[in-house]
Amino acid sequence: MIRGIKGVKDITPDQIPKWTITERTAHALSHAFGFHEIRIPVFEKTELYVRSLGDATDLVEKEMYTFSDRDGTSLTLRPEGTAGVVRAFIERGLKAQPSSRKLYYIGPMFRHERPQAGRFRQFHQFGVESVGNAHPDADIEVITLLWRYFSALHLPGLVLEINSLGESSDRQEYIRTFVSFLKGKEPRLCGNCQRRIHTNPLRILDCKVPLCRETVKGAPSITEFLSQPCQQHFDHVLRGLRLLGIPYTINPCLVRGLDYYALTTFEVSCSVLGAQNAIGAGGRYDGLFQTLGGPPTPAVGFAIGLERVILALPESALPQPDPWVFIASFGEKGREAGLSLLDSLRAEHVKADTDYHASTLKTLLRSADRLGATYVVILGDDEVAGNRITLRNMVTKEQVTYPLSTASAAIVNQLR
RNA sequence: GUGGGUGUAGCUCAGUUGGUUAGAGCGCCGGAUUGUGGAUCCGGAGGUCGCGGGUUCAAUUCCCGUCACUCACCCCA
Repeated sequence: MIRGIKGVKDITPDQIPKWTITERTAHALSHAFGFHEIRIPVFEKTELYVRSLGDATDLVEKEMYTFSDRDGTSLTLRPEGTAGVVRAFIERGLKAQPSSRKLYYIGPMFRHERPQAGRFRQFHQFGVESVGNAHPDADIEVITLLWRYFSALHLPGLVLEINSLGESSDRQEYIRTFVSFLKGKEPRLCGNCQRRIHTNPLRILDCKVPLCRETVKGAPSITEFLSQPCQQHFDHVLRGLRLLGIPYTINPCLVRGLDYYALTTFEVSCSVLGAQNAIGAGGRYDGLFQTLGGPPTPAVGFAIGLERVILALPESALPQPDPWVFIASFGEKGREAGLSLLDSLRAEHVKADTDYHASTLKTLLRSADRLGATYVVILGDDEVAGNRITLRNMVTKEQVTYPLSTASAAIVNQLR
């Protein structure tokens, strides 16, 4: 037997209701907030991700699905969505279209990691990118959409953490101070962090190794290094969140794993998820456009892991399935009449189905019950002879009869 | 990449101190006389006991290896 790939899951029909509601809610709320869908390729030139994510990040160093095209070009399955959206934005001149500055996407991402609860090699993200607006109101809008999305799905145990990384000049000064603070303390850091001092010092801040947490305790906070405009930007965002009643916690150690972030960063975690509890995260990335050869363009966005949303999704978030009709037709004449009734209901886009295997009323009804039919049309030779059908409500067991000739219209009416 | 746990029916799991035809519940299929589902009762199908090797008269059981799944670390959504 050929098996599927490790960490790559099938989404079977029984799970589809959960996916449908999470995706529908993403589309509906994005539209409500004035965002427009964009569909970008699932693979790009490797260089795009290396340049935008940073070559010292774990994602680029060891988690990308990279392969050679026939001409030798290195290609990579997208590990996240922002880089591709920014590339498309620059390449397609979307700046010229006012309706294309607030974008969202839903689709699969690929990372070569060891799978565990809430982590897969192919997973799905819903993300938004608000491009071209440096005003903190844009940050507020994006965070609000993130929070309202989770609220709409009734996800339990959520915490929003927020931080400001400052502009790159602030950050560089902070990093210098932080690194000199760490000088001499190297033995009191984990091996990973000793390496990070040179590659990515900020990540030491949110290292979970107890030794590192202890060592970093007395370190200066990045908040003290924010320039006046950065501080105002951050304060404006926080004020907006309070105004909208969105609860947050400031976490000065919150550092994103990707290089392109600056200023506002945020992360929502969910307590019911287990070890991989980050369910959505994002921030501002004003420098990325230039990194990718575009004009200076401010932008802010987030990405949500849909598998994690679905893990946390309560049953109560699932909508009632649409009512539908099972056609229980039997006998030679009955089957014939059933066939055409089935077809006319379907032509009206009413869900109608039957079981060709069952041939007696008893087995037909049992089949209808197991399939969860709301109504059953009983249509045997007797009904055909009397030019009528019986419509049975499977919950109340009430039965009413309609003339066969107008049955389709009557049923359509009943279901709507 | 590192560590732990688990591999027996479609699913959830028993089990054998090594011994004949390996079990249960759920699910599935069928039946309980005439054209009315869910409950109950009865019956049925379905298993190379993950794979390979070793020890043994005999291995699903003990040993070794391997693969898969899973949880956790790292990191991330």
